Amino acid sequence: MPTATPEGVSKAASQPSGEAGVSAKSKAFSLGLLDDRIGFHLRLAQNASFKAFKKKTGEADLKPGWFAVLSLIHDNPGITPLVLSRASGRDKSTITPVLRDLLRNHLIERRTVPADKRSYTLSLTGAGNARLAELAAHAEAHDRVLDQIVGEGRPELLRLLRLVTASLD
Amino acid sequence: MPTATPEGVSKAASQPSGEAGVSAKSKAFSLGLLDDRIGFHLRLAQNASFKAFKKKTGEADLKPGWFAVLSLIHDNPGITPLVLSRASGRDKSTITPVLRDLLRNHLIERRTVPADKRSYTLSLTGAGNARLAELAAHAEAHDRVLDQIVGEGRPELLRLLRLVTASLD
DNA sequence: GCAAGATAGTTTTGTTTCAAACTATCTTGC
DNA sequence: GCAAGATAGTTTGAAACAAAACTATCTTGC
Repeated sequence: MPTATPEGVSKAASQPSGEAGVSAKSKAFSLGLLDDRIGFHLRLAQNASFKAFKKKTGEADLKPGWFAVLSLIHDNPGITPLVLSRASGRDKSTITPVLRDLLRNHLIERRTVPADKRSYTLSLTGAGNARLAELAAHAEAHDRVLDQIVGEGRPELLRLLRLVTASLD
Repeated sequence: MPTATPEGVSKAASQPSGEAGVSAKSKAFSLGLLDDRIGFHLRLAQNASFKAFKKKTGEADLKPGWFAVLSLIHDNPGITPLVLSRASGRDKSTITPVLRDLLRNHLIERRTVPADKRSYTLSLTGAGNARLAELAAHAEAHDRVLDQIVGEGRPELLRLLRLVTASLD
């Protein structure tokens, strides 16, 4: 029998708790047990952050998924798709369609590697650099908003997030 | 002209930096500009956390997506689908198939509301409580792993994540 | 009370993602 | 060298999700 038996836990639903008191949104519910879970709040925060970023880039007709890839190619010219997938934290199979998109728009270039015919290296074109600058401006504006929200806590937040990522394989 | 011009930024790719020094994984790349972005690390951490949780529940043939919904219904008996979607941070349209699944498995019950024929209230069945207990055990084990990773930083991390979620609408 | 708009839930469509299967190439053991 | 296994990239299948369109009901203004 597991340690956690929801039946045995007091309802905790009497008053909507766990409110940070910042947003003006009144909530007609209690997060209950969930309110104490790092995993759950990680998802909520990531979700909120991504949605805000997507809204900003969407207005400028830019794909948010392009940003990380373009940025990583910029900072690692000659990177290969597999390394790129690991750097961006996504499965390698999801990189293929992104690269196809970027190639079709002439934002990146492929170069074959004589030493390994299975792979190829990537670099940004002039247009790719320009597009990255555009996206980077949005990303920076977005991160400034986040900075303002977390304030002094920024270094600690970054430290903890990096720690979680690095520790979970 | 945007403030951020990638061309004007020093490569920063000389040495793979931004390593938390915990994982044994050697990385052959630099995160570059991305390494300083809260949004990016939020995504990496959430992704790593969810993947670990999914692996645990997957072994026991449990759907990770069910957990938040069952938990919220448990702590808010009589909650409606729309409120449930807001509480779990997902679009209302994504709740429908989850509830259909849970209903088919007799884990939850619907009850019509005389005051509003469009809506209905939700509550857990006995089997639902049992299944929740099972999932909660996995979630707790997962959060204990996260606790061990973040250590003393746990309250601050939770505070900052809640702050981000609450502030971004 | 009735038309106009708002709201709850569902359906549909499109995007994003992971994971497994597959092909082609590379590496290793012997 | 050559077979056996590893690895890089792609394709395919399935799951999860958001957003818009839709239906049914409710609320509001007058």
